[in-house]
Amino acid sequence: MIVSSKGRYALYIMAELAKEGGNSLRQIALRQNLPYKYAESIVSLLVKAGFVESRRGKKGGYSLTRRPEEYTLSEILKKTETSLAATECTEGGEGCPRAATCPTLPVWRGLDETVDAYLSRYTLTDLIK
Amino acid sequence: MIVSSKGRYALYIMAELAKEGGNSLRQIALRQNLPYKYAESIVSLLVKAGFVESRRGKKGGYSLTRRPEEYTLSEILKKTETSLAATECTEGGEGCPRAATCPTLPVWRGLDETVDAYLSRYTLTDLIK
DNA sequence: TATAATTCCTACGAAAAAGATAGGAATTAC
DNA sequence: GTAATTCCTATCTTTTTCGTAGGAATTATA
Repeated sequence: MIVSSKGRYALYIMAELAKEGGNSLRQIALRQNLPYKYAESIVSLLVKAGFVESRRGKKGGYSLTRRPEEYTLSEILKKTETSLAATECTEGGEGCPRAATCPTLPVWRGLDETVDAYLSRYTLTDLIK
Repeated sequence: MIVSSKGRYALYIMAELAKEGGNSLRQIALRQNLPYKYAESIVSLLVKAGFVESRRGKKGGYSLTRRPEEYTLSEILKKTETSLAATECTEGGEGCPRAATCPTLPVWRGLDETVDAYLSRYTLTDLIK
């Protein structure tokens, strides 16, 4: 699974915010039929990433910090998914002992690039028209 | 994660078989440093898929049923991974209630196609040269 | 000033998937 | 008969996914 529910819900939330209207998370979760508390944890990632800004208190809510066409799906998913890497081999960190000679490693790197290129071709506006 | 250790190990095993030589799984697991019992469960998938044939008993082992250039990585991974689908949305089965109007569904279908096309460009011979 | 609606924060929990391990039966070369 | 192999079924551990729970802090407004 490349994209889990966390990333998919993030896109639903971002798309709702792109539409303007009642932007309290409660309303968004109701409209999109998302578990509210789960949605809260996801939107906090979006705030931390700087994709969204919040206004607290009554009449508070969330809003985008850029225009919808300025968000690619790739960057949203990168900040919300645990990992978009094709394999463990291309996640940063450990550094496989086979790396120097492994014949599959270049394949995985190429796959990562292919997925990223594909997801970079779509923006939020593609989700709201 | 698109490709888990199960699929990666399957490729290592297939690549070893493509090389000719001592083709008992014990030897392959040793050479590739794979957990032997786990490798057994993987090779059984390869046999069931018809990619590999087995000879039992002493001096037994496994061998490919086609030439290496006739296996794409895509088809090997499809038979060994639990799922190559980009999201739950494009795995067969349930049928999401949003499907008819969901703006992201076409994106996931396209992602599946992109990944499949990429993995179909490589064959076993790309792993052994 | 009280109230209601919101965001924010931390911790916990249940279910599924990933990544194996265990034990032994069946087959076959020598 | 023995050793090396494939084959079969069941079990187990760890990690990740997908949430839930409870409440504190903030703010508009009546």
